[in-house]
Amino acid sequence: MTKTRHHGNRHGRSEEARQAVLDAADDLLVERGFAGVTIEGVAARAGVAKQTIYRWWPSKVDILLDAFVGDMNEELTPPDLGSLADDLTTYLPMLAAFLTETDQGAVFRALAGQAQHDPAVAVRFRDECVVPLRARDRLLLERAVERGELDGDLDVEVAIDRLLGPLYYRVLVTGEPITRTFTDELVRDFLGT
Amino acid sequence: MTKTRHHGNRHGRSEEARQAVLDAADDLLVERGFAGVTIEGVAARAGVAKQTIYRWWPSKVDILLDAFVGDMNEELTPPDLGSLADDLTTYLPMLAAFLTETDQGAVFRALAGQAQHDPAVAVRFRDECVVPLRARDRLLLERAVERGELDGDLDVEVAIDRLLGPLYYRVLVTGEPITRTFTDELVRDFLGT
Amino acid sequence: MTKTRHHGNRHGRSEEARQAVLDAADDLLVERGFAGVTIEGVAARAGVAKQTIYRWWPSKVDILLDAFVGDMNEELTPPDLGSLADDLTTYLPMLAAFLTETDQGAVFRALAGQAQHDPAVAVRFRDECVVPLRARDRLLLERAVERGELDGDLDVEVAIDRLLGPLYYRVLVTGEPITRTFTDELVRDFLGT
Amino acid sequence: MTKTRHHGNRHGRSEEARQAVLDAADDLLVERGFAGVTIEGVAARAGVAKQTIYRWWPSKVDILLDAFVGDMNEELTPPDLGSLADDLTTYLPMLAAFLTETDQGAVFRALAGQAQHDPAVAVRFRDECVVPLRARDRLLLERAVERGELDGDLDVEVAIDRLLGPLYYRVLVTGEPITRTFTDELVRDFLGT
DNA sequence: CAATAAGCGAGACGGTACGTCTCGTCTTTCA
DNA sequence: TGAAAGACGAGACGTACCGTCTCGCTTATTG
Repeated sequence: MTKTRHHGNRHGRSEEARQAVLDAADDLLVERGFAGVTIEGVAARAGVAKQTIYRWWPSKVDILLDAFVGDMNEELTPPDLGSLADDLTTYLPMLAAFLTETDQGAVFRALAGQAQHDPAVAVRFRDECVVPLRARDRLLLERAVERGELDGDLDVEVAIDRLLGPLYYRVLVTGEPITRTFTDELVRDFLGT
Repeated sequence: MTKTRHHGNRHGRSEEARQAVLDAADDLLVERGFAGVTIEGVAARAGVAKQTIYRWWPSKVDILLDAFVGDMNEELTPPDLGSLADDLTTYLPMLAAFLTETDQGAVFRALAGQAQHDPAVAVRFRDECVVPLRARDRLLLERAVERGELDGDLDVEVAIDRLLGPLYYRVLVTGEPITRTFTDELVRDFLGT
Repeated sequence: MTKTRHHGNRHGRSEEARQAVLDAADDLLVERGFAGVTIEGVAARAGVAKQTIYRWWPSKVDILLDAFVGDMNEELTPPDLGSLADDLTTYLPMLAAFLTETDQGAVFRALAGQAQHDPAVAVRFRDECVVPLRARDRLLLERAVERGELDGDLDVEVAIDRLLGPLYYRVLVTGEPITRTFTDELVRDFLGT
Repeated sequence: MTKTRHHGNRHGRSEEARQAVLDAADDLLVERGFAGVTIEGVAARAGVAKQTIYRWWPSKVDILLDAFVGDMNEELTPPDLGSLADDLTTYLPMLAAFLTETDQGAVFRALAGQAQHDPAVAVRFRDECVVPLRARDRLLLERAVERGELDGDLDVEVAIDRLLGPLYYRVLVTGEPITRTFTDELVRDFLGT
């Protein structure tokens, strides 16, 4: 059965339109930056009516959140190499590359930026972007606790802040490149070796 | 001397208008957020013509940069208590309060946000906001080097990243409150005690 | 026979839906004016799907034409009092009241208005509204011809224009109220007495 | 002094923009009908920003009223041939041609149409279009009264209705062409000869 | 001590994008 | 197979700001 393109029906939205909007928003963000993502532009690029966008997303931020959440899982799988040192040594450069070099990372940074301007965005940004990312971070540390590599009394949340804070700081504030040397030092420092 | 409000003159700008614009921009940012800072709004609030703003500032970001730089010095003086441990234990909460609770901090966060959206803003943000702030951080560490409390080979820039990165991460990303416990642990960890 | 409301069947259109649409259009026209008659509004008011309207009427004008034609016969029956003078003296105020005070008249005026904007509407308006109304006018005059009260050579169409033109002019152009004095004068003038 | 094109200044509006809007509205009305006159279309055609239109005209009807009033005087000057019979015999075909064949007439008919849909438009239409046109009509009759060709007791307003009503009726309702024969008969009938 | 020229408040201008509204089409499901 | 439901592409609506411009006033030098 060749699924023909449909233009709306009784039971729910057009998945085709949804995906076209998410892709268009993503593309525009990467090509022209956050200000270049306009509802009109997304609609035109996606070949979709503005109203279709407004029907499903309250604002362009919601589109980007949707776009980010959709693809995040595929792009950043934390390693499981058997030792915390190896895992972190591998994972931190991966995370840095994800944040600075991928389209997903561009969306993350745009949302982080918008979160500074709008408290409501900040809430959604944390719930839908930061929390899932930290879940990956936590996974690594919790495996190490199970293996006995870390003290069971460790406050994992604080540990994540201390381990990854410097990395995010460079990404979002100084713009300094994140070298292997830098991440290795962070790991060494964290492990206390 | 009853200085009557003047409407321009041959040589040089009106300091009165300049200050009114900076104040209005600051107020609007705090009251209504970054999107609420419009040139028209600032002009109206400052009792100034739009053209007067455009004559001196290329964009609203430049106004905010101007406003931030002008008052920063007054608000955040690093302590000099004789020992690095004391200095840092005092300074980190000061910095956290500056970033999260003052109008200056609101401007910093707004500019950090906008820096994510616009590379040109990012450059100016780093040069005019981040660099001066880091100069304060560096001052503390360099004094400690002079006192022999820190190794002379220390890469101060990286040290700042590791010491303050977690703090900025909480401010800009997780929104988690920065407690005294948290800063004390950062200091303890940094000093390796 | 408990005729349940049906939602489509294989035996032709729903008369119930048809009447609901015509009534809703009429009501909306009277309540909110021509611009207030939207297909969506009519559908909602009639409890009918938009598509059901589009299936049977090409545009809202067609709905109004349908509504007008349907009820016209009941509202304006020309008198037959035995003399042209009496007939006209009675008929002109009736016609004026029909045009200015009844829902049917409101529909007529709306269609007349729309006829000014759209030549296609103009054609249908004349065929379906003006011609039937003039048939009533003509009836009176032709009866008078048969009775010998009017010259058989009279161009009846032109006569109608001259007799009723001033009345329509007031209705559609000046908005001046049509008094008994005015219609009586028109009749007197027409009869040349 | 060659008046340079200006883009707004302290002392009021751009006459250039005003005229461009009126012309564009007029052109669009003639080319595409009333529904084809959209604010966006007028703005695009006139090379003007939408806001410039909204600044000066509340609605498209106001633009058309403005356009009609501006040019009316040039297009329809009642004759003064010395006798009422000659004046009317000349004037009625002129008026008919004005209403049915000129761009001004198209605007008049469009406004008359819209007046049927909107009472507020009706008021303005009468004040700004009908009254000035009737002033021309009245002029002819009042000159005849002065010359003693008409009874001084004549109710001029009613006389105009009776003389011109049939003409407007054909223009707005039946669409029947207005021949010289028809106007001559109207004049003859009116003069009672 | 006038003439001059720059800065100023004011605000109209050509634009872009906003978020809303209604249009007329299309698809699905039910009776 | 007609009707209800409602998503869809399309496009005009009226608003908010953008950044540019012109204007006439004010004021501090300059000739």
